[in-house]
Amino acid sequence: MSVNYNSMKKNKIINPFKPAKHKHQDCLQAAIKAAKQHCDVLGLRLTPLRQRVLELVWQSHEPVKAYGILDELKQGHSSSAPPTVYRALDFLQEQGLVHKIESLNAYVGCGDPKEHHSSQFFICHDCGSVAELDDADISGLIQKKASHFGFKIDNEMVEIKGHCQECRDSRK
Amino acid sequence: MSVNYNSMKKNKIINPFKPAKHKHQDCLQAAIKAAKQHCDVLGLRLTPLRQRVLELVWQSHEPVKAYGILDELKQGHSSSAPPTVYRALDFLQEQGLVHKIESLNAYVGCGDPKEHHSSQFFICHDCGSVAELDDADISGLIQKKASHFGFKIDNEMVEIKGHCQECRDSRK
DNA sequence: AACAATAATGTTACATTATAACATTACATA
DNA sequence: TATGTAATGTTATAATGTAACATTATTGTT
Repeated sequence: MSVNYNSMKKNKIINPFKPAKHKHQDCLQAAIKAAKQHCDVLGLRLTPLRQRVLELVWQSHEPVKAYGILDELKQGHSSSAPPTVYRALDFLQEQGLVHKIESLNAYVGCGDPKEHHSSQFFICHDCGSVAELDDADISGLIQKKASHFGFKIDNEMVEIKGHCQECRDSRK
Repeated sequence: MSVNYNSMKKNKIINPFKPAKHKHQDCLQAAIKAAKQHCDVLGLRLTPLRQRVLELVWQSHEPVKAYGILDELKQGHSSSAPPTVYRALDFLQEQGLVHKIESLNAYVGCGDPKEHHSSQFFICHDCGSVAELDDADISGLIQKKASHFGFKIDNEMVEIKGHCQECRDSRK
């Protein structure tokens, strides 16, 4: 019996649900640090503007709207306009530092920019928080199913809505 | 060894990729017929406006934009405005006759309104066509993974972009 | 240091997608 | 036929996103 080594990919928890009370300052700092390092290594410029937008995206684990970012950005940077935000978000998305949640038209930070990975998002209807997986089983199964009808995948979007453990517990 | 009968759900192809040349009139007619029957059974009103919007969504297997529908609707129904279209789409979506592709802000017809089902959409970047599965394996795996961290799913959005068999063949 | 080329940001305008709110008309049924 | 409800009409505006061109900052080269 053979083992398919190609399929021996890891299932990762990119970003788990965090307790309502956690030291979020640490999440933010870790994200900025990772972003700086990522850009450093690749010779990319995490300009003050881009960093500020990234910080605003990371103000919580809830997806943030572009125009929400714009409102906050304006407070310290009066020349901001929609393109200011969308360009920064484009850059951050290209670098895997931010993902767009298509079903919400909103953006979340990603703590693992180093490598391209699959993403599965779980969005809690109660607290609004998002968890992100890079689950090779899910991604692999979808690819397998696609291959059955000759479909070659470029990009997978998986956005799951429901209720996280903590919110379910607190409703009892 | 036990068998989990709960998981014995069927994997369905709700809407496969169709050959570029197929008798699309048949798809359209079947969809309208199914919609009429669906509404009949439930005592819902598939008004001329709603039926017309459904027909416009079914003009092809490519997702259609709301304002595209509006433009076409106006040609035979000059009083149409955005709410005209969005209301009809809301009704059709509630009945499972139409799905929204979130990543495209566009709408596709569904040939299987009878029961609520999971949906996995496969969108070809070349021809623009969409295929829809109701795959219990994918849906089940996602639910299983979610249960590992206590997440209770309300709704799954799976939208896969890539290249369909026919388009891949014709590019060789 | 001066220059040119490129990247990033500023600025204005507008395109696209969607909804709120209230008026009117059509339909179901008592 | 009256009456309540559902559907549609109508106007206005909110929310999301992009095009196009000007200006400024940065990088790499003489």
